[in-house]
Amino acid sequence: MKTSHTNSRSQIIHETPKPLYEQVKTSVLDNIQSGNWPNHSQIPSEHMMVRELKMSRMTIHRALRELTKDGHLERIQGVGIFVAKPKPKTTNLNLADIKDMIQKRGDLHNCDVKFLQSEPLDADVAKTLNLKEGAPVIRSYFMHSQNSLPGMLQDRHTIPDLVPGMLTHKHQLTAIPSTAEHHHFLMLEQPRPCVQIIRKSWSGKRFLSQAKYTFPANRFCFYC
Amino acid sequence: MKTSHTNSRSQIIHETPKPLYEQVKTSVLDNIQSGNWPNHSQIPSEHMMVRELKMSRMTIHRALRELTKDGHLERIQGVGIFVAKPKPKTTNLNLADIKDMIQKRGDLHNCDVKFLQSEPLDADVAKTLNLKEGAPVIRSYFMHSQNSLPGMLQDRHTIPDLVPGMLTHKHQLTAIPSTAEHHHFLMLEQPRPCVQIIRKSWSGKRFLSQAKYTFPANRFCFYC
DNA sequence: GAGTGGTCTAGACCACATT
DNA sequence: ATGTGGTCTAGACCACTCT
Repeated sequence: MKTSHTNSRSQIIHETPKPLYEQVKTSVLDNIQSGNWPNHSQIPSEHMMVRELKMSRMTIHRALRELTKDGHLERIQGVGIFVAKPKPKTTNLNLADIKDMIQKRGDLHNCDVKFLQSEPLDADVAKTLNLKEGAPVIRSYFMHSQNSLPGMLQDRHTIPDLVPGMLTHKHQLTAIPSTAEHHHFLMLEQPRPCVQIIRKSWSGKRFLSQAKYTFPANRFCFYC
Repeated sequence: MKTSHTNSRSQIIHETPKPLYEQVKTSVLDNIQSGNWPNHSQIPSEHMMVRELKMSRMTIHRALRELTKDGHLERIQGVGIFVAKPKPKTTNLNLADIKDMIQKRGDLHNCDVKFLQSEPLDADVAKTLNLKEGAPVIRSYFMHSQNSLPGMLQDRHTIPDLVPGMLTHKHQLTAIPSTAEHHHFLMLEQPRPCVQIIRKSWSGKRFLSQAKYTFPANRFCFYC
């Protein structure tokens, strides 16, 4: 590989400040936004785009990979690339260390185990995790307190399995109305809106656990 | 490039399911966590790692680029790569790119100006900002939509002043019950818990603006 | 077997910063 | 001038899915 790889596109790069992979990304987003590529539809394969756009596969691949990480596309090895779920909501925040928030609440931290038991997986969680309903899971229910005031409820479902390396997590943040359960465990005297963070953990493609963290808004506030 | 690129590492790949760039990532993270590479210190350059680890630069580059996006490293072109700043304080979320969230909602974004006027600063905002009540401020009220469905309400108070450089922001995230105003502007048919982000902006010690962003939880979800 | 995405290589040119 | 990161190429092999 001694010959130069420079070609006419090098000049295009210079004329347009945006890198090629960024141009590919916006092009793909345009196709999605305009409805040209409908939701859940399959989009041209990487090799196809390589031929069509006359770019290197690494360039195409990077563009599509980043769009996937941002939730716009879904890639299935051996099958193809699809426009991601109907974007019901979405806007990605970079909550890099939610882990710290959850663990490191060290100062005045107190933790009560409300219950900890093996139980069959309920239909709701089973569906969201694409697992069999009724499979045995470990359900743990913790109440975290600060100054003896309940501040966070943790409801976790864990698949009882050996844990290999390289965990990955997905977080989802929303607001919910408080439920009777919250009123009881968090000692709420009246309904309160709560911030809820759902954290799903995976080891490779194997689901490991889901945890719901619930914070009553009147007792908690997140500073960024 | 007719010769095969297969080398001994191909077998390593087979033996260890983890891709090379993932191995590099964990290796780098190990060095950071162990204190081997202290905060703000410069780490070996990409070319150095290429030589040391005998991998392609693209592989090294991908690992470091992803670590940068995740906030573990900081890269400066022409200078080098550095261990990123120490972790934020407990209970602080790192909403690094709330700005992006607010601006970048480019996909299907639409913005209606509900009103935009100068008005005297009300007591509530004045107190939280330590400003004089009744001072003239510009009040703007925007409704941001996706697919013609209202998804975010923005209520901003801006001090009418020249804007020098070096903006700083503070964000605060909580959950609130919806108000009659929300029902009207966001076209909510029933009370919904909402995620609310309050963003305060300063120029040095001079307050510039406060904006409240309100998202009905049933239409919005934050993925992290 | 054909097609797909996942990864990797060994180069290359560029913009940028420091010396 | 040297070294750095940012991008890009033109191939390659692999694991996977589908027919």
